[in-house]
Amino acid sequence: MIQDDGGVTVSSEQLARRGHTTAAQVRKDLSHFGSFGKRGLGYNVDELRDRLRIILGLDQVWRVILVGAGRIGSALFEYPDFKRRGYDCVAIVDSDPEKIGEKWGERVIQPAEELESLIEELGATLVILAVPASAAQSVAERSVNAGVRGILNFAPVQIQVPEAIPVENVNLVMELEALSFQITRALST
Amino acid sequence: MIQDDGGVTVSSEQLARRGHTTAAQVRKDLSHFGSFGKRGLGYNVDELRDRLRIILGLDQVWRVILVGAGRIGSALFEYPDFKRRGYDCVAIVDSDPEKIGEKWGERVIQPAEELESLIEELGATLVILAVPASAAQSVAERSVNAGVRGILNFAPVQIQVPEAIPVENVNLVMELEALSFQITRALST
DNA sequence: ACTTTCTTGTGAAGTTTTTCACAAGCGGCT
DNA sequence: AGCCGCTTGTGAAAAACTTCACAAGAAAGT
Repeated sequence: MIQDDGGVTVSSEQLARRGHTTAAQVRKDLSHFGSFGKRGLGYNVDELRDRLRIILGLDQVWRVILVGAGRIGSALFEYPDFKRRGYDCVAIVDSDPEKIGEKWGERVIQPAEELESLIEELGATLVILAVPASAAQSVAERSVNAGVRGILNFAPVQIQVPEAIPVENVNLVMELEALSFQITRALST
Repeated sequence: MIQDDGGVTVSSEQLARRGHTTAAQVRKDLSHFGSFGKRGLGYNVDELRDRLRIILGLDQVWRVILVGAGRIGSALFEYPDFKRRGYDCVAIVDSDPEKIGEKWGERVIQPAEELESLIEELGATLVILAVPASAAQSVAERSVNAGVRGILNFAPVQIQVPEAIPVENVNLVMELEALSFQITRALST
């Protein structure tokens, strides 16, 4: 676990326990991106971290636009890990005239009509949709047309975008429903 | 799509398009819980909804305790769909003495030490962890010991609980990393 | 140098999930 | 009634994923 060169290592077994999976699984996954473990020793933690950063595309800053300055938007914006992990919120937009002009930290909330021009001018790659379900599809389409590459969707609706644009959905109610389903199933078996 | 008895139906094909999956998949999934479609016609929407409610265990109210009255907790608490979909937040607890006693709607924030007794007294089945990563494991263990059946975890850490207790993780940064991974991979292929 | 103890990387085997494909059933039309 | 256009439910085939198992390499002790 401690190499004589001072490097700390970790085995697939240890990673598996932490990640709630199996050692074989960890090795298969990692080997898919090259072989950087040492037999009899494990993986050098520093090297592993660096490699994963590159594999995950975290060796760059992602410019993000937050659409929707409600409670969810605010919770995200204040989330300390957000900036630290390489995500830079380059703009906030909202459709509520009351909110436009309001300052969140360094950022001023901008009108929703500016979405496309902001994406283009600021070179934003990701959009966070923290808007009501009714607005989500249209904002998604506008964002994709303006050149966004991925969408994090908090609206409780399935949005339709081209195959090539990845969408991650975060939906509180669906997560709760997944729990209630699992609990209910466990009871009836 | 419209039956002569007034019932509206939907085909596996239509469901698939909306749900971003395939018709065969929809039929397999549904047939797993019995066969309630009509050949040549599809699924009766009302019946489908009722069946799904039962399958998902939504034909009851789930009593939920919110642990952590920070920004995420507040965003969840105010989420309109929360109560409407059958989740009743029966208590809010926090460890910050400043917050204890504060009122959110009808609920008064209670001290974290009360967690176990609240779970037992109120018969809570689910716990939402909206606490810092450092506190998550301990709160999870206490909740499970007090009889909670499932956990929705917003803390950016993998919590360890008995196999029988389902855990759903919601982690903003991981969702963003999933996006950045997909975008990065798409570029290198 | 040899042995022991670890641990990786990976084919092969095993398992699960997804897709295919089609008989069988339903409703409407003639 | 008979035919036609649809759509389900489901075995069987295919694909994807996971686990097994082990040769080969690495360090540490003797």
